[in-house]
Amino acid sequence: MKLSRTVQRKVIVDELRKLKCHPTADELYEVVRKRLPRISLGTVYRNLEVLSASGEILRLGVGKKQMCFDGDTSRHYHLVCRCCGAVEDIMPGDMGGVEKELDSKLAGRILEVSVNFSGYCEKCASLVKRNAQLS
Amino acid sequence: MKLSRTVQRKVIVDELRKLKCHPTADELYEVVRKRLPRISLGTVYRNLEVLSASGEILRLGVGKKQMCFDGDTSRHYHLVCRCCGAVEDIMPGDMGGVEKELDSKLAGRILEVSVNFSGYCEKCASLVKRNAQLS
DNA sequence: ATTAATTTAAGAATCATTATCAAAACACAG
DNA sequence: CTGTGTTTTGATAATGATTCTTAAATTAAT
Repeated sequence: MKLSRTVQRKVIVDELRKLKCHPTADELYEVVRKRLPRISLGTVYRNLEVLSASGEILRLGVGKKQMCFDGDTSRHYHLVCRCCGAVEDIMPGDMGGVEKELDSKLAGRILEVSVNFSGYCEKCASLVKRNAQLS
Repeated sequence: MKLSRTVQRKVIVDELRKLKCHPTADELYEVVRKRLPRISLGTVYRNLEVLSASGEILRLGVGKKQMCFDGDTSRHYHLVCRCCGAVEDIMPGDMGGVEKELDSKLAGRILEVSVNFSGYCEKCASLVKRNAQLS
């Protein structure tokens, strides 16, 4: 699928870049509507989707629609795969001195149990690498 | 509101602790249903809510129902406030050598733009601290 | 300009989550 | 234990964010 350059798409990116906050789709919709009063909310959603897929903008959060839970409240982290959505545990031992530095830099404001990373799980990371070599 | 110890609540915690994955509410519902066939999905949701509020279990993700977006794709991080939901930028400069260490530990699998922390924003952190002193 | 592919607007549909409410389970004082 | 007030449950309805559908409009590539 080729990406066309439409007025709507351009305004959406443009307004999102201008904002210093991290708006939800409908918040951005309200902003964009000032320039394009006839744009629909669906168009905003559709474009945020393709734009984040292509890397032009960021989508924050775990990337899954559903919330998920963990019964293990001991100190550990999570890597949420951007590709397949898998949630992988990262144990403190895997992280060297990162924790101590985070603690000192953010002065205890980080909840020990809820640091979430987003990236690729091992399986998808190798898939991505393989695809990169092919193209 | 006092927390009663109900069979349902105990089984929910118990099964969640036994699972090594990070289930969604309905996935956990299916597991719990094997022990309590008459439990309702609403009960699972309600309990996951109060249990994560009391710290007995973890709720993964940004904690907001809505997805949010960022037009700035430069390398930076986000702190999502567990208390008010505010999303705060954390710039690489604020983090000392943390990034380099993360890069080496996770071998480039972390997407540079999407590391999300969860904790308290400055405002809520001071509120929490104040409340702690009062009690 | 012609034509094929993509995108749009509007609204309907989906589906995760939350709210409602009467009945059941629980806590606790006596 | 037993009554009484509180909390929780199950069933279901309601909500609300997101996705889907469709015909018409726009865009890209001849």
